[in-house]
Amino acid sequence: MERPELGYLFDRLLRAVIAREEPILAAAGLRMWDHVLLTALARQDAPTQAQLAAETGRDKTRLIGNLDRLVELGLVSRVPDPADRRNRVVSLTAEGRRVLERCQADIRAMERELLGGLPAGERADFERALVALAASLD
Amino acid sequence: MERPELGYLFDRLLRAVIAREEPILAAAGLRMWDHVLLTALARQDAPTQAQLAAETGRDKTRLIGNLDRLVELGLVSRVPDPADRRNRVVSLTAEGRRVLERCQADIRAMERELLGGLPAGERADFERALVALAASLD
DNA sequence: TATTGTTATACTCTATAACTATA
DNA sequence: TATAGTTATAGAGTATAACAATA
Repeated sequence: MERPELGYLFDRLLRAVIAREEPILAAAGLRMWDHVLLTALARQDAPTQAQLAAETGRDKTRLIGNLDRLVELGLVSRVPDPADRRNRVVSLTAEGRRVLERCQADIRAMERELLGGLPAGERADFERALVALAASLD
Repeated sequence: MERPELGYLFDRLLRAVIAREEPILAAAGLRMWDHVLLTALARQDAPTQAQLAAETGRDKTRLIGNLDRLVELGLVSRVPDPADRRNRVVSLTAEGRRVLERCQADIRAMERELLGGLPAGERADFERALVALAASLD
């Protein structure tokens, strides 16, 4: 019994996640890329925009508009590095962290429901395998 | 211990699959959408282009250029339905089926290697969970 | 009139290259 | 000169609406 190709399966699952996640983010005034950036910045400040772009896989030129908006919303600060004023240090504001954490809580709930399609016993195994597989790509 | 979000994990895995699959398809002169269409047509002929578009998630207007090219390559036939000449029946040619099956064999090999990152015992469970989860979305 | 396939248009996202400011 | 950030331009992919043929 042949299963569908991985590309088909991952594509369907990713689309399902995105479809459920976008309304959550929209309720906070965010789009997907905003969420990616906030999540990366929650781990640590970005010493340069180029590094933030590399970390998140965002094009460095498209990053700019996102940051403009996030700064406008008061979720992110972008200040020149005194040591080298070509660089701009990007970091979360307290409000940015609050908004992110609220979104993350809603996303966790959404994910629990999505994975509810799996028998309870298999869910933890599946999640572990998913993380291991993603880690094996590096 | 928190795991990354599902969106992040599925995105990484899908990109990894695409990166490994595109060279395989390119070697056969195909792009990703061509492969999606050939795969759908391998299951059964499409009685109308609109139905093929709906099945594959392709926009019906963008489908046209793909079919033009696949017909040009001799992989697909597109003939008016005598019963209702508004419709065009789309089906695989023998050559189309040959090309598809060669790609599928290479893709299976690529997938085995990709999933090799998982301990052997967990792989079958992971694949089953993946299929079950995708099926639960309908 | 309604539907299939097609074409044309505009909109979004992305990639490339030029520009500025700092070093 | 080299690098970080920015801006401008063009390209690919997509969605929307109008059009032609058939029913």
